[in-house]
Amino acid sequence: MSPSEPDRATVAALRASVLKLSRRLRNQRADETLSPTQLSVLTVLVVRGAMTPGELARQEKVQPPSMTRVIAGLEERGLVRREPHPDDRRQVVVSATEPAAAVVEENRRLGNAWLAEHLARLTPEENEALRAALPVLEKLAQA
Amino acid sequence: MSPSEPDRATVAALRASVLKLSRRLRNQRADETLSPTQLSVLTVLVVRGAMTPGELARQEKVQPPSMTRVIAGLEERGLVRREPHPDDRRQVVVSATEPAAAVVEENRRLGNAWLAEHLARLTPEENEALRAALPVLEKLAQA
DNA sequence: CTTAACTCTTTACTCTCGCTAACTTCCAAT
DNA sequence: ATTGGAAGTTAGCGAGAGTAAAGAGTTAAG
Repeated sequence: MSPSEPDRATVAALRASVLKLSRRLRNQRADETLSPTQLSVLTVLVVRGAMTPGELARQEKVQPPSMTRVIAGLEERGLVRREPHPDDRRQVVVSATEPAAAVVEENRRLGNAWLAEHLARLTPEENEALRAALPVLEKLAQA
Repeated sequence: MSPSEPDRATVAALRASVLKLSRRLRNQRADETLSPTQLSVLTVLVVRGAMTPGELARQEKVQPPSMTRVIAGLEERGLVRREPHPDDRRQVVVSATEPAAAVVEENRRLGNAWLAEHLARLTPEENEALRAALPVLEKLAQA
C-alpha cells in the first residue's frame, strides 16, 4: 500500500527537525518586522493580486478568524487596504498598498538572513540535497 | 565565498515551507498527548540518560525558563524525576521514570501519524529526496 | 575567612499566534 | 417572504516561548 514504506525513524526525525528549525527561524526575526504569516500573506497579495480574507485563509491553511487578525495587523501599518466586494457585500477584498512591495522585499531580506548565512556554510552536495527536497516540503506544507 | 550561492528564492521558499509545515504538524497533534517540546525532551532523556535543565535547554535551543516549564509538565505526569545534583547543589538532575519509554513510543506514534500518512502518498523519488535532505535539515536545526 | 562576583534554577509577567464559539450581515433557494 | 447557509468579524482561551529578576549555591580574591 505505502509506496516507499516511510520508516518511523525518518518520520520522527523529519518532524523533530522541522519543528526545531521553525523555532529557530521564528526567533531570528527582527523586532520591527512582520510575523512570518503576515509576511507570507503580504507576499501572496503582492504577487498574486487582491484576494478575499477567506481565500487567504485557505491559502495559508489558517482559520478565518486568524486571518482577520493578520489582515488587521497589516492594515494598521498601511500595507494593506480593505474594500467592499463589488458583487457580494458579505465579502471584502484585501489588496496590497504601494509601499507593500518594498516592505516585503526588505522584510524577506531580514527574515532570511539567518537562514541564508547557514545555507552558505553547507557543502554544495548538502545544498543540492536541500534544493531537491524543497518541492516535496512545499507539497507537504500545502497538503 | 559562498560555495553554492544559495539564491534568494530557495531561501525564501525553504523558510516558508518549514514554517507552514511546522504549523500543520503542531495542529495535527492528538489532544491527550505531550507537546512537541515535551516529547523531544523526554526522548532525549530516555535515549541519552539523565541531564540537568541547563543542558536540556542548550540541547533544545530554548531558554532555561522555558525548559523549567517543560520539565514541570513532565514531572506532573510522573514521566520525569528531579533529584539534587551530587556535586553542585545549585543544579538539578532530571531523569526519565520507568513509564517514560512506553509513553515516548506511544506519543511518537500518534504524533507522527499525520506526517507518516502524507509521506506514504509521496512517490519513491520524492521520499528519497526527503531522506537525502534530512541530515541537512538536522544540521540546520542544530546550528 | 570573608566578601564579591558569578552560575544554575525558578518565579512572575508578557507577548505572539493559533483556535473555537457566537454574532452580524448578506445572499440564495424554496 | 422566509429560511438556511456563507463570509467576515468579535471575544475569549490556551499553548508556547521570551525577558527580568530573585533565590540558593559556588568560586575566587584579598
